[in-house]
Amino acid sequence: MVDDLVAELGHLTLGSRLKRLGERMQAETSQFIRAQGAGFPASRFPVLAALEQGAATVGELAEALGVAQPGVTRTVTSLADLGLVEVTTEPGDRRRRAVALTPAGTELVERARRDLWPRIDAAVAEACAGLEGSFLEQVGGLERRLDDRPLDRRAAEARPGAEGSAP
Amino acid sequence: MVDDLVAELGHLTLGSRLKRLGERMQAETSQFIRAQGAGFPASRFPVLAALEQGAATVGELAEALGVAQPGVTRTVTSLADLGLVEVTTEPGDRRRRAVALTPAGTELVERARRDLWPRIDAAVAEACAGLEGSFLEQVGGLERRLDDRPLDRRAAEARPGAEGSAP
DNA sequence: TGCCGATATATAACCTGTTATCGAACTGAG
DNA sequence: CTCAGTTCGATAACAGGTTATATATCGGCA
Repeated sequence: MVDDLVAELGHLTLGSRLKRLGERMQAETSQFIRAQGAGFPASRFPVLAALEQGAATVGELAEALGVAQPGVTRTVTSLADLGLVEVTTEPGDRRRRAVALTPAGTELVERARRDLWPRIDAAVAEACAGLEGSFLEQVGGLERRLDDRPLDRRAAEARPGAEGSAP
Repeated sequence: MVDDLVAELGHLTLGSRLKRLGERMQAETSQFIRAQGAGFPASRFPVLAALEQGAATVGELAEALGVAQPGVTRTVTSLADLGLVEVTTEPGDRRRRAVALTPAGTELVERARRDLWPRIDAAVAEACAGLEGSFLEQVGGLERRLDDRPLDRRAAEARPGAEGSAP
């Protein structure tokens, strides 16, 4: 039996490979933020980040984040259960639901922006830095780097500001 | 509201972005092979390709394909239901289950290798060809190219042999 | 005014990956 | 020989994405 058949199949299985790689990065990031005390996975953050710029409807969030609407509905429901966002029916158009950060949500986003995101950004940037070759080769390179040191370890050890005092 | 917040967040959301991109590529590939008459999604092919080199156990397949064992179990069950593989308990070690292509499975793999895979490989290779810049930029570039012409269209129009008479 | 198509969201079901756990079968130490 | 530990695979439950569909509301037009 071959070592890594999927890699060997090249472009044919790139989709599956990217999906796995993305899942792995999400999991490692969630691992890190859980270790930092947050009680929810990393996938919630994009919605929170979007809302920091002001309230938005479900559809607007889906558009801004580039995901399908049911995904946003699910995330928003979960964040509302945690008390981080508040959902209100818009008075003008009662089909629309406006989503806004609660004070607790705002506080959490501010803290994340200050303490968490820079480290995660730096960790991912570090893992991607200086990858070379074709796209396929860069994907392989990224996989190997994560094998070597996963994102949660990189984030824990990161000195943010070195690279990414990003969003 | 911003256009594409996830892209703007940079490395912070790369995991989610890769996952989405991979899912999209799988879906477009499945779209193409369904149009070509196959009755199952693209995600089954790696297992079939692996089995072309001979029978293997569930664990060996998981190892060779780099996926978790329950995923292989599920795919194998589905392929067995379709009559493409046959699963037998190994006489020596009755924990192990040997998976092998049936004649129908062999025939299908041979046809796919001849008619389908080269076109898919060529389509993906074409979409990835000449991407430039950092990994993040290449991901963005690939997303834009698929927006422009999805894989199923590329595969349908592909002249295999041009680039990829691959595995 | 009343109805009809369009739009916003919710819900359901599916896909394909994951981890955790369990039962069955093997293996080696005593 | 027996029993404890290990390994194999199946199963269950979860994650986060999707599509398809249902429901409610809006807006325009006869």
